[in-house]
Amino acid sequence: MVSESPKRLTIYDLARLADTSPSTVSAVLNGSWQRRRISQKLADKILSLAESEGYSANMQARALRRERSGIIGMILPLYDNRYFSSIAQHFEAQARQRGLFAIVACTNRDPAQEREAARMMLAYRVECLVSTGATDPDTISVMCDESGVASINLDLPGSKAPSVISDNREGARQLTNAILDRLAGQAARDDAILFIGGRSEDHNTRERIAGFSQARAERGLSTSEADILPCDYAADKAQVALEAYMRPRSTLPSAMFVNSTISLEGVVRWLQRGGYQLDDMIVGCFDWDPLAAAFHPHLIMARQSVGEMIDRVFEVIDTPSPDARLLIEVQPDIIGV
Amino acid sequence: MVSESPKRLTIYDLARLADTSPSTVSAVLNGSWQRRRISQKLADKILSLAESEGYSANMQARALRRERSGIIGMILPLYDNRYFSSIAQHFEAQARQRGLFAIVACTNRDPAQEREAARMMLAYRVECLVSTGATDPDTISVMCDESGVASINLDLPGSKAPSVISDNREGARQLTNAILDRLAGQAARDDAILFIGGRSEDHNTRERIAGFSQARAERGLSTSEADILPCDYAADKAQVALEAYMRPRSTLPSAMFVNSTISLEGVVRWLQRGGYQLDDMIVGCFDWDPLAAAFHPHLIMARQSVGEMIDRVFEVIDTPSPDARLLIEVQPDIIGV
DNA sequence: TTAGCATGCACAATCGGTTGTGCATTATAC
DNA sequence: GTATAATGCACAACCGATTGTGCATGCTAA
Repeated sequence: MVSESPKRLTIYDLARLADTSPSTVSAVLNGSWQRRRISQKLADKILSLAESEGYSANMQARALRRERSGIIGMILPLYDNRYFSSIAQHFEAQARQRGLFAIVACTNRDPAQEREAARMMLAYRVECLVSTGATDPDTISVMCDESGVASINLDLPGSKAPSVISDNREGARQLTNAILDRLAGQAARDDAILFIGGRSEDHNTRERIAGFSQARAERGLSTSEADILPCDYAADKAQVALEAYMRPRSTLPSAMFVNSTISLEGVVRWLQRGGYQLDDMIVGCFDWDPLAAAFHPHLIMARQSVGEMIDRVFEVIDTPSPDARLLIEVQPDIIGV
Repeated sequence: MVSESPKRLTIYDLARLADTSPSTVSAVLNGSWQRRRISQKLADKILSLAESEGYSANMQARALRRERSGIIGMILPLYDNRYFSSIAQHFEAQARQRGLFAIVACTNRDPAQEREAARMMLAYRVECLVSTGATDPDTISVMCDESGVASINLDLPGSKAPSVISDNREGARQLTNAILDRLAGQAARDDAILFIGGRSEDHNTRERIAGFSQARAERGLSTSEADILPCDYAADKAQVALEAYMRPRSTLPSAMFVNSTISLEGVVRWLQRGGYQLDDMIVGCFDWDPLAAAFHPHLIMARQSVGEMIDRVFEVIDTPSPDARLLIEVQPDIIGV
């Protein structure tokens, strides 16, 4: 890092150039000059000088004095996925719109990395921290509380800060219904559906399983434990789990509920190896990927409403609720029916 | 934003608690205490106090005084794509490893947003700025130069700062070769290949077209201008361009060179509408997407070596080159052959 | 016994803004 | 022509760290 800065311009430099005081320059540049009764003439002079000299305020100094960093933070399991990257993108856009600077850190679904990232963000004095899909959101909330910083959970709920999540149960119910509708339209061998992917420990997976079972129950179908495979979020895990599931069986399930695009990747790989095609089954996927949709128009997908979720997050930030357990659920859209 | 901070702990508080001076506390906490001959005993006392009280240094104050923010910035066209999101993820991991805090901003391939993001990052006194896939990298470089901040171009080259990019020409040549090899193995109708996607203005697309033509020329094949459709990066654009291309024709091209996964999405959508399958052609795609790979094992893809590119970026940061026009090209991998 | 050095720490200036306060000067009121 | 108010700006303290410098005290050596 070769920062042999040719000394950046400060308000002191501008004050000298404009033959005025630093405090006046500061007031003019941060917009408080009318309140401080600086003359229009002097303000113009300072502004044009700042412009021509390429002045840029030192945000660290400003943050220090104002005790407001202007930074808002987010921790994210990973970028490399359409859902999470879309979250990051919307978050950044909304933050910018509010004059906030967004900082996002990936924490790989690792509680230690989550804490470490939160610690760094708090050290940089973020004004608010959003923990997305955190494995341990409550610890983050406590850390934020101790620093007097607001925190919000996104995607996975916590009990110590407001949470904005998808309505996983209802989404899963609708996705399952869509699968069952299509099954009913075809002469299917049976109406068993294999549920695969996700973590049995996480709230979303549990809710989705509940919605899945509920949709079946509403049609008088029971759900067997053996048909539920929450084998974690990873393509390989899904591939291995499916392999094991299929070993004693000779025919493909009629349908599958795949609990994430990453699990879908494993499922598709397994199918390819066995010479099967995705079209040999009816497949619903909880999560959305545009390339998958293009490749496979019959694939039913629950697309989480990322834009709306981020909007809700900022609403909570703007008008903080006294209720730390506030839970906001956003409906996903069912695509491909 | 409700930052009614219950006053965070400072070195002054710790000094009072430890019955010592702020400068001593500072030295102990930032590791310079041995050099300043602080006794082990006092250091231990301060450290355990800081730990138990949950002290966290104010990075704005540190940055102000040290004139080093500890922040490194990156601008990115968008997150929502496997290539760019992977870049962000590797960048962040490498930055963290060096004790730097990474800040990434999306600029939507818009020069104005690129400048604005760069301005903000410079205001936050980033120590270095990486412009990824910037439409106007040289302006960013100039802005950084004026602030005495190092800048580096990634993915698309610039002329005023070192650049790390894929070897697009060679990658395209290899990808085209792989397509031609497969064409040779089949009784293809002809050996024309449709090149679709990308921007004719951008360096990468031009290089890829050059590599494409070169591979063909090496086999004695000429390339017709009509078979090159740089219709921009967007699924819809590719779909529309393909539609127009096919209108006067009755048969699919034997093969396609698709210049990004986003263009691939448009191509696949057009094929679906026409009742075609991707397997009806031989398809090579410059870029990689794991879901696409899973869905379509015969798809040939050039996967850019993101990890290696980021490594090169940090090498340039660590040992700055006197040559602002330094161009480092990294070989992509050809997948699916 | 005292000069000389090492040890252990505190002081105060500083980074670049922000903001409460105060003081001239001019304008208005009576 | 004087009292009062408005105008226009400068001063200085402060945010929380970092760091050059200096001063006691204790120890060693002559």
